[in-house]
Amino acid sequence: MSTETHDKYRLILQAAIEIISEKGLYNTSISDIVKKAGVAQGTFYLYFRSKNALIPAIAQNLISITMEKMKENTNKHTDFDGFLQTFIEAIYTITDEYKDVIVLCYSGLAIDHSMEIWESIYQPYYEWFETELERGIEHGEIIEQTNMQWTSKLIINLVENAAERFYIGRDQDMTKEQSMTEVFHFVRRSLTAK
Amino acid sequence: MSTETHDKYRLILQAAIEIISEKGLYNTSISDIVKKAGVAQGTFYLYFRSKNALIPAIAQNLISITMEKMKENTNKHTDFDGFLQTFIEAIYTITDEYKDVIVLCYSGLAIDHSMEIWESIYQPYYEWFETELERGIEHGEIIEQTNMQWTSKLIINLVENAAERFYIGRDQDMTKEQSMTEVFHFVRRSLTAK
Amino acid sequence: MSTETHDKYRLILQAAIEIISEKGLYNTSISDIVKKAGVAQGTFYLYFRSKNALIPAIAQNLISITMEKMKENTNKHTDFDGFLQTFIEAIYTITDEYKDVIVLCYSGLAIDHSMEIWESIYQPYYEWFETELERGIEHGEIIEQTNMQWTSKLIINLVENAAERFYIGRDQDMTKEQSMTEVFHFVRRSLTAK
Amino acid sequence: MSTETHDKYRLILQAAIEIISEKGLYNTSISDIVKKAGVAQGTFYLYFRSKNALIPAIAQNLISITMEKMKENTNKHTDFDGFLQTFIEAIYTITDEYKDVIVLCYSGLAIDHSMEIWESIYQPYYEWFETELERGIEHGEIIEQTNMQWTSKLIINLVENAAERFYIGRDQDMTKEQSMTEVFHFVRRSLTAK
DNA sequence: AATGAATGAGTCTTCATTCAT
DNA sequence: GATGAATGAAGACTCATTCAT
Repeated sequence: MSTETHDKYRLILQAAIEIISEKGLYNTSISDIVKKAGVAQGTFYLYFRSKNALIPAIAQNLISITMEKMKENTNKHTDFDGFLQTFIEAIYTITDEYKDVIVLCYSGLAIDHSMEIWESIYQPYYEWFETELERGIEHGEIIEQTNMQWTSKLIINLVENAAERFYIGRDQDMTKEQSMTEVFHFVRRSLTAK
Repeated sequence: MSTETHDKYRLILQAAIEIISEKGLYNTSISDIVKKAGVAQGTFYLYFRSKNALIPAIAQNLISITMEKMKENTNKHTDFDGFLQTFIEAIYTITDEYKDVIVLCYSGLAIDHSMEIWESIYQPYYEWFETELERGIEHGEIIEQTNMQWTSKLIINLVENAAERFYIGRDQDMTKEQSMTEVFHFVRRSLTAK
Repeated sequence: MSTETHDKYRLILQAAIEIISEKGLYNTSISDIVKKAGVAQGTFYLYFRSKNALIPAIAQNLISITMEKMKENTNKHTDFDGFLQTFIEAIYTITDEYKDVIVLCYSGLAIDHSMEIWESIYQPYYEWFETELERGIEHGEIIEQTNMQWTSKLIINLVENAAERFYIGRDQDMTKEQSMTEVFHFVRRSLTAK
Repeated sequence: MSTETHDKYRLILQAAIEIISEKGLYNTSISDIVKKAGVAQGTFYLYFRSKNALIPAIAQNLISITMEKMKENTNKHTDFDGFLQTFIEAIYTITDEYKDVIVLCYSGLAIDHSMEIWESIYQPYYEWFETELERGIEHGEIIEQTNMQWTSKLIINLVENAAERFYIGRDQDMTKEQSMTEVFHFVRRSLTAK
């Protein structure tokens, strides 16, 4: 049955995320994963071509979760400042919760020299942010940008970096709030200055 | 004599950088490295505790090269705008040249969950940039910042990200010059806006 | 099917006993064993956790064989003297046949500091001898002993030692028969004297 | 200087005994030994042909110590009973103190299939015991034996076994005193019965 | 005699993947 | 679709030994 089938896929993916997050990609064996998922060794290969094929699936999963949370949190704001603040807050929260998965995606994709996959998975995310930027421009809250998509990417990366530096790089000589405020002002100044 | 000794270390490190850059950390065997370095298998372990111990050494090496090039290129400028432009240009150039090494550092450190090592290696780099920022403030070219070091980190990461997206993420729907110009203005606006 | 499965275990164990007996534990590689057993390298690890895990299995096997032969040979005797003579004869025969396995068990267990495993494997053997001793006492052939089990252990070890000295230590300035006779009388005197 | 020279030999031997006793022969590297001895790697090979060449030296050393202690303790006795009691006591004490060295000798010699070396090292020990036995016979304390040397070996092995079972095999369901008493009576009965 | 850097052969063990049931 | 026993290639690492100084 298709539900049955999909169950095994999710079971394996979920187990993989949990174990790999904890132990890292190369310290995790297929055997670990199937044991946790409660399926047989061979079953893994019915759903994933290889061990490496897990990574894009995990990355995809992460972005899906991120976008879901993002839309949920930011849709109550009408002004750009409020949106930006909530956006930053959400990124910090997600980074905290999923730091291990984020790290595994970085390393997993880097290993294969397949960083460009990362970009393609991010695409809808960038587009969503671009729409929000455009709304800010229409409302006259921020200035016209030369290249909307590029600016979107820049800002998303900027905020993610700050959050990662805070949670993953353990660069915590500021509080979370101070760190977020700095990012907020940095971006805001850039978006509003003539 | 002491040169002899140091030679083996350099020989191995250089071979490691070249091969790992090309094939990735986990597709490279110690055997590959020592063969290229022209030393015996066991000699590797006289200089590195393990295969993973290579990564911090490689990262360190990368930062050293980066800072050297950076100082060399930027010291002819007296105004901040000129400095920033040269700085961005240098980052793009270095990223292009060392993209494989950069990727291997990311993935290598991520594998071990030792991203904080990255931060500690970056420390002198951050400090150098901070000094440049301060000079810009003294000259009245940019506005006072709440947290100098934090801003330094933010900007360095911002520029590196843009360059990495351009060269590693293959996000090349702009030219290199357009990309650099965007970054320049984004940063400049943020640093000069009241 | 279940025979199939058990076959691999037996195949590996048998090959291991033969090769290790001949070449010693540390001159034998897993590769040697699996080649002789006709299974794949990895298959070894499905049945034994490590190379060292072979030793207790081999020791167990040796004791099983020993007890089997022992019971077979001694059960025709009703008087203790006859039993003791046959017992000694059997030990000499087994020691001769399995001297290499005996040596490998000693050294193998000693390496791990796990000599106590040896004792636990011997337990049923000691108990069996104790029963025979008790029968001798009931029949009035030998005198009451303070500690039956302890005496059993002492005698078994005594006889084994003599046999090992004869076959392994190559201390052959007596014939096998003389050696056995000496042991017989030594033990008998001790068991019958008031 | 010859003292100098001999110093290094003793330094290495002593270090070897200590480390190998603790970690076992195959978990100890030459590197461990020379580090503890405070000499250079190459120096080891000036005094020992190979790693395995250590074992006979260690065994020899153990027997020397044993005989020394033995003579020291037993020479105050004139009757055989007193001698035997002291002998047993001494064996138990030495076994306790040197159990690790004993184990390493067993395993070390067994590995090479060179158990006969053990016998040759024991030779003077056997002879010394034989002399004591003869004295007992002259004094009419024990009966004439068919084969003096063989009986000596048997008894030494018997007592050592009991002690080893007590200290190494951890077969301690009797106290040390009970164990020793049993051995004493067992041997005494056998030596005095007609 | 003493050193210790260099060697490189040797081996255990892991693990992704296959395939007969 | 599901299983899991079997495979065997691959590789990190150890360590006894050598030798130029």
